[in-house]
Amino acid sequence: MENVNIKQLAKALNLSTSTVSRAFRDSSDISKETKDRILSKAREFNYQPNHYASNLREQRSKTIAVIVPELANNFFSQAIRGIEQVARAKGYHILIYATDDDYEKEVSFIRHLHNGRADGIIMSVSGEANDHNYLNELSHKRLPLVFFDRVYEDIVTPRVITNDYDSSFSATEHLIKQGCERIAYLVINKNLSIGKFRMQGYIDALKKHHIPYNDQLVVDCTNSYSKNNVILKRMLQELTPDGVFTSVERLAFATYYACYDLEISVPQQLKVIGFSSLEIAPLLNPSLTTVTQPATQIGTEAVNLLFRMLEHPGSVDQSEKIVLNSKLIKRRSTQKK
Amino acid sequence: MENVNIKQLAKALNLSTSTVSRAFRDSSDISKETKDRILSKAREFNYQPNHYASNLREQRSKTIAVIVPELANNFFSQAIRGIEQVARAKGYHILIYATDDDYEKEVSFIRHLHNGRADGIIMSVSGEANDHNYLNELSHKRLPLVFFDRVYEDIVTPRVITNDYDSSFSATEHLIKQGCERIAYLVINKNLSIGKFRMQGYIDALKKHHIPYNDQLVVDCTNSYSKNNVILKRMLQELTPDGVFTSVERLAFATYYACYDLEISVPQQLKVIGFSSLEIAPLLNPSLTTVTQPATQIGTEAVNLLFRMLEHPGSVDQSEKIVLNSKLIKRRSTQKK
DNA sequence: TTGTATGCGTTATCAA
DNA sequence: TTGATAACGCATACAA
Repeated sequence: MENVNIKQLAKALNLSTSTVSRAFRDSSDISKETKDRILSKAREFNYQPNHYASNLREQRSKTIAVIVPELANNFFSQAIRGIEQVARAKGYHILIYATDDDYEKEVSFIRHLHNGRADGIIMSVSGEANDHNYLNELSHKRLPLVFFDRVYEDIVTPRVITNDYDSSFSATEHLIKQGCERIAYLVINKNLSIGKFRMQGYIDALKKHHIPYNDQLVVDCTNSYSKNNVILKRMLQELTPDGVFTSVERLAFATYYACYDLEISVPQQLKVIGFSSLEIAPLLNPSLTTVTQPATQIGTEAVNLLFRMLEHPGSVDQSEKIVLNSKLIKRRSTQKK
Repeated sequence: MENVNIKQLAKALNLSTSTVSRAFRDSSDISKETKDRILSKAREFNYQPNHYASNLREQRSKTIAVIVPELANNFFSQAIRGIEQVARAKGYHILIYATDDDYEKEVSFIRHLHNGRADGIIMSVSGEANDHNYLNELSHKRLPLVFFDRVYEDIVTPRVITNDYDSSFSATEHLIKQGCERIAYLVINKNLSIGKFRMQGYIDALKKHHIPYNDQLVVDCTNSYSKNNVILKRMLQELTPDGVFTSVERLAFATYYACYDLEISVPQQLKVIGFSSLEIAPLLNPSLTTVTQPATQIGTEAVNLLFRMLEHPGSVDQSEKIVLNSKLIKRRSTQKK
């Protein structure tokens, strides 16, 4: 029973391949009777139309590529879950690619996707600031692309983001209201759009409350756990901030570890708030005040946007932008003494 | 520059399609000169060989399907990361499917993968105990399948698992040594193999230490956060265990939440240990003692096993079993008073 | 309603 | 070393 194809099925049924083919496509003219006969035989033979042949013929793959910087990350795995749910309901398949924040990989993935493997791409970009022009090749070829969360400002394509500036502003203001005056801002990539917007919210909140901006307190971190530990410990000791605002979940964890090491008590000596999609933030010691993005919803919005582009080309403006709101959830890590 | 195909490229070069095709395949006989000419022109045209045509022709897709019960889960996202890394290095693509622990979806995914979309499947099975015979269709058609972590005992196919029985035994013994005498075991699906093995380790450890087995202390939980909260609170109040061993990460979190609600102090009144891939277990309140599986490595072993099957059919015994060791990491949640 | 014939883009076989 | 041709499995235009 190897490799049943449409020909063998047709022969077994004494029908032509076109009739058999029709049975698997919805509306085509075919009598209910023969259709049932075909489908039942197909089940018996365990026949599945070969996807590659169909795709070649139809020039579309019913497949969406999802490119993210990393997989083992609460935000991205929740977003992917959202994408997967919607895509599956529509009968689409999901290809997953992780760039590890490596620009070269990102370019390579995108280039290779030009071969028809996917009908569209949903991407959260890698951190590196570089020449993004290769992306314009996409719009040339009309391979639809949707950005989510981490985007390139200089590429015009629909995107789903959150109100990063406002959230950052609120988060910083929250720290100030809790009595902080020396607030450090931890960032991984200042140049990336979310880095910039989130930082601007921080700066403006300081200004509003007449706290002088001190660029020493803006700390560049990395993706390496051990390097961050060194950086943060030195920062905490030398700059003695009374509040820390992290632009990325991982840096909140790094701050906790550093505080453990240095025996700095949170929130008494240092208050901590961070962007985070961690579902068990209430279980941390102390429970972590978070700016939480609607990660799953960001995924579903992104994939819905992509489907609109696929189903009604031209109906979606390339500059379309969906902005969702994050939530500031106050917990113990920013509690007043 | 829409849809450049091999024909157009060939015409532009005044060559035949076969020659052009050869330039993209490694070893074929072709002069270095023309090859270079072709490749440079291809770059200029931004030509990528259409994957669907190649796949149709070559009867393989260079694609691996990964089926997991859920995506937003530390264990699975780390395993997928491992799979992705290896697959990418080999030039393979990854299709992702989430079953949400729904057996119907699992069957449907598998059936549809019979159409050539993937060369092989890596799967962690859904929780439901049912007729798994549909899987045998796979071996009929020789679509290679590798199980990881959650497996069906009655299906013969290579698998990568961890030493669940031993880990459970050690975990339970650890609780006993810390002074526990009434140890609850929390499980989501007793019938699934990991449920069974992990439970047997628990039972045997009790026996070794002459603690009577009490089946009331084996608590069936669900995938629903709110239901678990009700179940666990009742259990904690009615059965007053002094130790809890959770077979799944989520249930350790649920136990923490229940203890917060009931103001039961961990580890003083109740010690908690659980299977978990949470990287920030040290940051929990209190830090959580875990049995940690080498999730990423499980992924890489599984995909390597699959590649062996793909590259040297017959070289892998269908009953091949790779067993990796989990680590028991002691933290505050099981500390003696 | 069903069948025939053609082509989707590629690669393998064979001939030149 | 290169070119012509057929075939992979399917879906559609057109004919019956």
